[in-house]
Amino acid sequence: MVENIKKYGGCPVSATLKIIGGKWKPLILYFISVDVNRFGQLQKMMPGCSKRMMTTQLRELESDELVHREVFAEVPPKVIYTLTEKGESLRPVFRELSKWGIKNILEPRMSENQQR
Amino acid sequence: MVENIKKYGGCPVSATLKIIGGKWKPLILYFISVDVNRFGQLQKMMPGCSKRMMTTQLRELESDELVHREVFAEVPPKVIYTLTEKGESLRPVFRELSKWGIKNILEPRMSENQQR
DNA sequence: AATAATGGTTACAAATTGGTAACTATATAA
DNA sequence: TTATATAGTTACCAATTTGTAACCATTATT
Repeated sequence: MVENIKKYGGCPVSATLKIIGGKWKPLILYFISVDVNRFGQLQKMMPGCSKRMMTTQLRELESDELVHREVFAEVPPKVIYTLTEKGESLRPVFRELSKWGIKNILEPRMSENQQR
Repeated sequence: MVENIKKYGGCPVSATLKIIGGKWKPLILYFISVDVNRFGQLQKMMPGCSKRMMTTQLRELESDELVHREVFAEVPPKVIYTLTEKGESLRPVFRELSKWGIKNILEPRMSENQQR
């Protein structure tokens, strides 16, 4: 990997994490991928994420071209978020992250609690 | 994935990112994996990472059981860091993160610069 | 004329993270 | 006796991130 760092002038893993590592980004990307695609719907699914956070995370995902934002000229406003191709291409990455997390964090956490 | 979130009480992707997402953690894990395993050596490889940061990141990796810290009773002090099995098991995760980062961030960044 | 619905924006405060530089310990070598 | 090497720790300050709550625009409905 050192060759990659030299070749490209940076660590590819850190570069990816910088883009997808926002506090709510994985969850937002996931929900959009299953067609929870409106601002208000996303908020209902993630009550811990404030309106302000939701907007900034979505704007960053948009400027990194992982999601597309489509505004309809209606009142009350209607906005729909969809994954771009670049966003879709994260699937295998998320699959690995998810597999590892279930096995090494969530499952152990569960069996801990079952002990008592 | 919503089933996983409900089943395990949390998002497995976010859980993993919380552990490996520290500013210097991917790089530290990588260098340890190729036997750059002493504190001072790691510092030389990562001049942008302050001593203080290096210690806190290493301590967190240790408490998350991704690295093992072995202290030798010598003067001057000698400490060697190695990957645990849990740390090793991140390889496929990092492979995907790296592949995606090269293709979608580093390569585009390079060809941009070549244009002029 | 007031209210609801949607998707925000803005100002301010609080919390978290990170940088800098000085300090520590101790055996060995000069 | 003083300097060197290694692996830190600590205090203090600056920067970044995040939360809270109030505000906005517009059309349709009551």
